[in-house]
Amino acid sequence: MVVSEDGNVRDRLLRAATEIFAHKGYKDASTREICRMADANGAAIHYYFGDKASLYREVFHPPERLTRLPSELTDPKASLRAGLEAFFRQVLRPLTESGVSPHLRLLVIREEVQPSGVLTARHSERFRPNHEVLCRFLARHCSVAEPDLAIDHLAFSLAGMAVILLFRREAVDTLAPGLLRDAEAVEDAVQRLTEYGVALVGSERRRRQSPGDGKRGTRA
Amino acid sequence: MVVSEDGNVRDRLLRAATEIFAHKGYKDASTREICRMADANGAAIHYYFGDKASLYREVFHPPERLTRLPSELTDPKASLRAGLEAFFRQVLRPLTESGVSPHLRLLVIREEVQPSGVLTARHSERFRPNHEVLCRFLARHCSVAEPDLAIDHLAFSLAGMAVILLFRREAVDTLAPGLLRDAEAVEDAVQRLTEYGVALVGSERRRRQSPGDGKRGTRA
DNA sequence: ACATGTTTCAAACGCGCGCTTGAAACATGT
DNA sequence: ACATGTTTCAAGCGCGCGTTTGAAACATGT
Repeated sequence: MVVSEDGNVRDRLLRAATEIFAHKGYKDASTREICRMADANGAAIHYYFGDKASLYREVFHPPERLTRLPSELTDPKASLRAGLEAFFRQVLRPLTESGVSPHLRLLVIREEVQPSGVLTARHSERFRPNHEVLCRFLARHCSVAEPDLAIDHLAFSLAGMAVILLFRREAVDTLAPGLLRDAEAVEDAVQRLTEYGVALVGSERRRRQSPGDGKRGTRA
Repeated sequence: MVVSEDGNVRDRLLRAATEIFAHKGYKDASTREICRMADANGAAIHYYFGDKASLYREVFHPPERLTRLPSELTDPKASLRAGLEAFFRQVLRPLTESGVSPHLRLLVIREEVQPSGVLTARHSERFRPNHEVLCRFLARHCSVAEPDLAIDHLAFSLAGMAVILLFRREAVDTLAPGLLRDAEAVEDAVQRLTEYGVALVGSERRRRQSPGDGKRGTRA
């Protein structure tokens, strides 16, 4: 697959890098492979960006809407179900769409769960609050004032259910071929995940209301 | 950390390789690093095992009890809660214990969700049925005769909740320090995961009993 | 046409990787 | 003491990686 033909070398490099970084991660991606896909000479990365890390940082300039969680999570009027459905649909979107922005979405998620270590603090700040947004959303729907360790864990559980489909695609396709076959199947998965998420939050809510539970696990 | 001092070179290499392969995966582990930890010469791997892949295959000889899911999952008399609790406790065990066998457990789980590609079919067969065991357990407790795509998805969701704690430890410790602080905290996590798992299965069970749901998603 | 600045290119550098080599060090049996 | 087989070692091989280089190709303004 070559993304050449249109655009200048710099843009082609950015597009190819986005796709390859997103699918392989920073370390496993090779500059030679990126140049091959962009139909560019190896020295072009040095000429336009300086080095591999700078290219990565340049790629990692997603428009704000790609780094922020869906508005349903911050809207106090949104229902639990609506928030979770929007969350899972956004996370799984790279599985169905193609083009640059889905790759960028994938890259953002990958950076969040598997930091490359080459981003600047300025960059990192963009997605660090996402965990907090999700936690506050969950706390609100658990009738909890301040997120604690259990809410953190709840957030990781929701994320874990989603990212195993994104980043363990090979294992998923081997053990359950068809689970992510087409857009329709992915939408089914989103619906199931939403249902599961509602059940998880309901469980946590119930766990807190049940008496005789030592209040262990405050944050930090 | 050096594991030398006791045991011959071969054993020290096996121990060091187990630990490093488990924590970094096959590709990211380097034979030089393994030899350094084992206090052995680089040529020792070739002398005792032949090459890196053969060393990995030699390491991947976990006793049967480490590759098989806990007996509660196959026992028809075991409750849903007991099965899930045993499952999560086994998966999270490498987070608290230290020594060779927890590393081996971690390696087995890693191989299952992120196949190295260097195992023989003989080796792979050992853990491939695990997904099926989990699915049959879940199907039983959903009152479903044969696992289908939704049961597959349920299994991945349970696995996802667990493995994000295992293999994204850095992100977890950054965003929620203390969640896996000590054995007590991990046991709390096991209890929460069990509760979440029960809720997930309950949700799937309910989803199936509700009417007017086109029977989409048969396996294969 | 010429000079100037920009972009592209083949070639190679240093590095760490998995792996190999041939000899030195060691152990063992007679 | 000697010969034989086993284990260890420093050195280096080829390879792919990220990166650098200096010049060729191209575009542009006068």
